[in-house]
Parts: sequence; structure tokens; C-alpha cells
Amino acid sequence: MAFAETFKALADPARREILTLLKVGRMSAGEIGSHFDMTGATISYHLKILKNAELIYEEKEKNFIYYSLNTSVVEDMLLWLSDLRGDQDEKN
Amino acid sequence: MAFAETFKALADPARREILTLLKVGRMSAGEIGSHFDMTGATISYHLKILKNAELIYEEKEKNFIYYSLNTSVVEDMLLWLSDLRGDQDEKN
DNA sequence: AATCTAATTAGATATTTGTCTAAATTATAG
DNA sequence: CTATAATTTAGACAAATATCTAATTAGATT
Repeated sequence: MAFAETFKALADPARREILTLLKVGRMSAGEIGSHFDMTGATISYHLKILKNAELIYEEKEKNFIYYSLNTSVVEDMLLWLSDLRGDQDEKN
Repeated sequence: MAFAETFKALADPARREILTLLKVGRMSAGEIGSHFDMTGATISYHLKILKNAELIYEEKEKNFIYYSLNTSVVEDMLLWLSDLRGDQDEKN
């Protein structure tokens, strides 16, 4: 179970920012990197962690790699937190 | 804004376990510790991180310190994730 | 085939994190 | 007011994390 990995992936601000960027739609690694003051290698490192946590997936196309958000794992986080928060709002 | 702190607090499995224990009700530091194979000092360290993240709060009573879950910050996490997940289920 | 481009991998390193033992704190109970 | 109990704080340290530069891989274009 990769649940622990997912929480750890979410713990870094750069990675959360990447996920926010991907809300709009898929983006190449380079495009993602251009939003940060970090080397491509570092971006690549963060993308790998997000990928391992199954928070994003990649599609290779030409010589670009496009990344997209995988909301189904976000769904699992929501359930865990919702359960933690308790029953005061059972509609989730 | 302690939002980043909260995600980091949630990243550790022992800390998530502590939160789960507190779902049932408040518990003293020692009682919490008895559920783990760690020294009291280490439990204290984790409690401090959860407290700084405002995921729990403490009440001193006699010579015990009782910890309880603070669900309002959990609520903030839920909102962030819900927004990330997108609009396919707007009821939250 | 040679070269250029996008991205990743490898290796190094400083910082952060989780853990321990030992000491200090704080309140209760004799 | 001293001894005990619950917890935290301090200091040390190994492991994990985030970052960089340099090298490598995989495709695309000429």
C-alpha cells in the first residue's frame, strides 16, 4: 500500500505546487520546471516522487514527457481525512 | 500560514497513527506512548509536531497532559484536496 | 550518421528528520 | 518540603531528503 508514500509526496511545497499546476491540464517536464527556480534534475526528482505516489502519470510523446494529475489517489486521501474528521458531515 | 506544516505533520506514519488513536477521544501522552514501540521522548517529539501543525491540542490536568484531535485543520486539508481533485463532486 | 533537444540518472553534499539516552521540569502526594 | 511520577527538553547521531553539477539516454531533425 502506497498510502504512506502519498502523504510524504504531499509534504513538499514544490510538489504540491506541481499538482496545482497540473489541475489546469497536462504539462511537459520542461514546462513544469519553468515555473520553479530549480534545475531540471531537481524537478525530475520531484516528478518521480509524485509518480511513485501515483499522484501523477506520464505520457511520452515526441521527445517530450507530459505529466497529468491522477485524481483517484487524491480521492483516497480525502476519504482518510474525512474519516479522521469524523461524522459531523457524513455526505462524503 | 501553517498549511505546509500540517502536510508535513501528516507525512509520518506514527503521527497519523496518533491522530487515529485520538479519534476515539482524548488521551494522555503516556497512554499514547504505550501504543508504540518508541521512547516517551520520541512520542513527545511527534506530539510537538502535531501540536505545531494544530492537528491536536493539549489540556494539562493533574500531572498528566491530555491530547485531543483538532478537526478544524483537517477540514482545511480536505478543502485543499477537494479543490485539487476538481469539480466532479461539488458537494464538499 | 551526426547533432540537437528534452528529460533522466548518477554522484556529491548540506539540511532535515526520527530516534535514542540522559537531564530538566512540573505537578502531586506523602 | 522532599520524593515520585509524567512529560518535555537537550544533545547526539544515523538515515532520509532536497538540491546541485555532470553525464547519460532517447528521440527528432537535418
